[in-house]
Amino acid sequence: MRIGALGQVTGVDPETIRYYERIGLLPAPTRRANGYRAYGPAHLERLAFIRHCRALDMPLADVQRLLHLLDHPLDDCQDVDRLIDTHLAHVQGKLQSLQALARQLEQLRGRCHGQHATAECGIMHELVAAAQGENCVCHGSSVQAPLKNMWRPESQTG
Amino acid sequence: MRIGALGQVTGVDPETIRYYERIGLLPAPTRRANGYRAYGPAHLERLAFIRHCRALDMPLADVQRLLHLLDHPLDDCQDVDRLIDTHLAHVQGKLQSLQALARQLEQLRGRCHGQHATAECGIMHELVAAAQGENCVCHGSSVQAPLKNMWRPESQTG
DNA sequence: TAAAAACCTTGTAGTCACTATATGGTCAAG
DNA sequence: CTTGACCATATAGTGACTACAAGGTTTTTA
Repeated sequence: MRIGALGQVTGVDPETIRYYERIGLLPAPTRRANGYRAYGPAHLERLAFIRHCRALDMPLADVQRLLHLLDHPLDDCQDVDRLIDTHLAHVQGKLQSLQALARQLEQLRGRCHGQHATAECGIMHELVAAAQGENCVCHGSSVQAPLKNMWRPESQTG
Repeated sequence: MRIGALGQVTGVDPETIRYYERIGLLPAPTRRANGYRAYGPAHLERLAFIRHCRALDMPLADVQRLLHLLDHPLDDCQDVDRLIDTHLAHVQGKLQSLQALARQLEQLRGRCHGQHATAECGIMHELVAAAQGENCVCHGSSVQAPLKNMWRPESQTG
């Protein structure tokens, strides 16, 4: 099958398939007389595997490692477990921070109702407050340094 | 103050500050005789504002728009509201899909306990199942196309 | 006073996983 | 014979940095 068909079957853009080949994730297939790539079932299987891992948001480096383990099925599967554990921890961490972020944005959004000039907008005031080093609805205090007299010519930092 | 001090106060890497200047997010400061950048309070304020928006995971393009609104405080703040709303919706969408992803990975992880060869690993079997077009613990069926006879020489696609 | 460390400058390339564009060859249908 | 869909390559762009190279300056230390 040609690259377009493979792309349709797997749901992977042909450009992306070529990209996978370029970075060594998918083995280069044989070519026809006209130079077109000719894929077989092995390629389809491998690409579907890659696509599934990507759907699970695994980085391509991890996918590469899993493919290697697939090619060497006698190795200990602890490597697989560790990889999935690490990835899961990563995803969970991201989830936590995203939840906190959503809460912050919701609070921020609640600062403004109706229409008025930007100068009176609660959201803007809130965002600017952070630049002043005050406590904001979002973060405790993002700028802790004393903003006293760091404007002197040079080098007397205290 | 010099770029290092500004970076320390705001918690932004000097390389990043120069990057912000390059892309027009932070105005270019005056230079000293030796060519060093000399920042004033206005720069600090602006950079802290940027940093705060970035902490809220806003894209720099959005930050740019907010900065423009800051510079034109008489504009209607509806633009601010819309921007925050859009961003919040984006974050909430990402949150949803990340939650689904975490669930999927947890299920996948549960497929393997103890150590054995990769060939017997439940995780690997699960991942490979997707490549076979079967229903997996993660997705309904990621490959729906009939995998019958698409291996014929060429172009008779049915 | 000299050397070393820390800082600054510019420019360029690398990251990740694509995505888009340019330019041209191949093939089937009308 | 032309239109359109498909394929090929190479290159550059995305976002938001990060790292490096190769040099100049300032501060600290011995």
